[in-house]
Amino acid sequence: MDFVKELGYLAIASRMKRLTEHFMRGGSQAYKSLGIDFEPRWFTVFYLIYSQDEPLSISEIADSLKISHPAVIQTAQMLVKKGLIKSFQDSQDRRVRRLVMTGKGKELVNFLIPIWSDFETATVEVFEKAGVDMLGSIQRIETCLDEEDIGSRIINRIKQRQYEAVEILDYSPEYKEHFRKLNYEWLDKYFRVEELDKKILMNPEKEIIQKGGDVIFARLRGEIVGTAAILKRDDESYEIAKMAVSSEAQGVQVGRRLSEEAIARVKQRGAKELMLKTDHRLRAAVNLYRSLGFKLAKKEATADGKYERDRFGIQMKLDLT
Amino acid sequence: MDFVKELGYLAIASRMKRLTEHFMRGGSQAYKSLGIDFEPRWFTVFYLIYSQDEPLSISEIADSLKISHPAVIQTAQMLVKKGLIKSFQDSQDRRVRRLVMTGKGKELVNFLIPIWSDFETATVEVFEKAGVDMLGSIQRIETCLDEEDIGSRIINRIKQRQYEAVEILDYSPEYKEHFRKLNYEWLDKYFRVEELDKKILMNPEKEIIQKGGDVIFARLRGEIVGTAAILKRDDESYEIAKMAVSSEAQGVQVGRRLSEEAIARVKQRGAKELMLKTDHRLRAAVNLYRSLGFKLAKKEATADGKYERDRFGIQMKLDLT
DNA sequence: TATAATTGTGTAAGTACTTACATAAAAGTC
DNA sequence: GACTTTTATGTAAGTACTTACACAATTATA
Repeated sequence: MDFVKELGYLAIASRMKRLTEHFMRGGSQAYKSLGIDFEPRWFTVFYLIYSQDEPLSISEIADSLKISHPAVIQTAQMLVKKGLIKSFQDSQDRRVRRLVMTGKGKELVNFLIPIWSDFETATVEVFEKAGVDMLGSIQRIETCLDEEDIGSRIINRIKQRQYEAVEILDYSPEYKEHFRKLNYEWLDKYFRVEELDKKILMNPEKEIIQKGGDVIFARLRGEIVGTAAILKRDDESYEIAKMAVSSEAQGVQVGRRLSEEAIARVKQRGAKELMLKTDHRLRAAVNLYRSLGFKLAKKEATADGKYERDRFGIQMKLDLT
Repeated sequence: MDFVKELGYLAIASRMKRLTEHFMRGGSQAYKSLGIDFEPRWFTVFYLIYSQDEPLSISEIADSLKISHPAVIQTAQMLVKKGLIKSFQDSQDRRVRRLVMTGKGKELVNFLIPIWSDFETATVEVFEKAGVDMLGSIQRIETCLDEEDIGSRIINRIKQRQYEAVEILDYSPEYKEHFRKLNYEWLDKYFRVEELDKKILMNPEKEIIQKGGDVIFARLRGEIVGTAAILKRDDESYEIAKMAVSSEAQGVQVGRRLSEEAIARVKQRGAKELMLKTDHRLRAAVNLYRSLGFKLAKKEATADGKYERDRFGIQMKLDLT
């Protein structure tokens, strides 16, 4: 029974790791059977030092092999201990230490060259028998991953899925209490509920919708978890305000979904610009707005009065023209 | 500059390792971006425990994942520390400890299942874009390696090359001194040169060839490094004797090449059996003869007299019929 | 039914990496 | 020319494995 095999692509990395371990172990066995005190893991560092005409520094080796410099230092230490390489201080730059082959090292390379060729032939034989163009495959995979690494590919997929799980609802009196509660929760956490807040949050119909604005809600798996208001400033200018996402639904794209919906709605109404007020300390929010195209704007008074928290806040603006 | 890339198949294992590291790191990043305290390396153990109905023991997990049992113990320790699994002593067998999910663990699995699906989809996407059937490729490579692992493939190639580097030479008076010297060296090392040895080694023409036997030599890169005598016992029976390989050329298939040549020559002369005398302590030699088909034989007197060292020696026989 | 062999787990030590931090030298900048 | 920044190396600690060994419980065997 082989569970890693059963898991297919879910555990493909583990399976690839197992395979590379098999190759490393095989190399190690081969050296041992010949009575040679050498390990496959030293090969890249050792052979790079050998193949270069000029003595290489630690960091040059690390860069060429795309490994960390402590890894090079540690391998080099081992190779020095085995008498295969030695190091000397660079004459120009007293920080750098250059690595070169010793006589014993060169002798070993000459002895190993035909053996390395056997390593290569045996490896190629396996891939050929399996009908796998491993070199080409890895090359193409690396090219793909150069475009976008697997980490951000996964993260983007997760975000996409989260985004799609959010439903946008139009204003309806039955959600009125959610509008108030979500905003109170948020204000209590970061600022305080001011009189102007109370007035608006208690009467969204009168204070927002009847003034040409809008209120929207976000539903996630049946629960209302976020809300946002669109305030009309004039025919060409709107403001996003009273955006609140419940603490349990932070970081699952609810804010993004609400903001994009707000942008879409004001665009449809022929707005030329959309602005909002926030705070430097709300990093996640500012990053979200920036990623949507909002730019930091010079502070100006808003259409609907003044809040105490605005004194230290910032304003951002999205140009819709 | 990427030296590992430049090396092609010589460093394919390093390159595959780098790729799997990229995948592991990507997974780790994804968990971190979601604020989940979980590592891709725990996945196989964790998911195996989850997916099995019956609680699994340490060694069952190790077997299923084809990793060492301490690896399982260490991962399990971590998972216990994180509160995701717990262990209890088996009621039947007091040696075994069984691992099961905790409530927290099950909760995490439910949360992670859609995320793992994103992992899988992102991975498959990369392979598809690269046009690589990675699962099939690895499967076929593993099948190949099940037949013969990469270690023995490499070792066999090396031996084959060494074997082919050995040249067999017919007897010629100019090599007579090599016959003596190689055998003296060998006898001095393991036994002592007896009177009968001296007689034969000084006069191979008279003592071996004129009696219907043969003497052959092995040349490696221009140097005579080995020799063997074929003694005629009767028309159907021959003996390999006075086989010696210089200490510098041990383990490079010279003995095998000489033995195979001897077998071929006596076969051609219509021999029904070929025997030889050796010693249990000469492990490498005994293994070589065994691999060529020689079987341990009941001790009997030989055609050409007695040596002191025979008292504790063994005899082996190859049936040529 | 003793005794030997096998099995399951645990521990220690080693390896080959990593990240994080420290420090000295060099290079850039005002 | 005095600073800040960058670069090169080194060190420490952590991780995820491995092999080797120890030991107790179980199973096989004489």
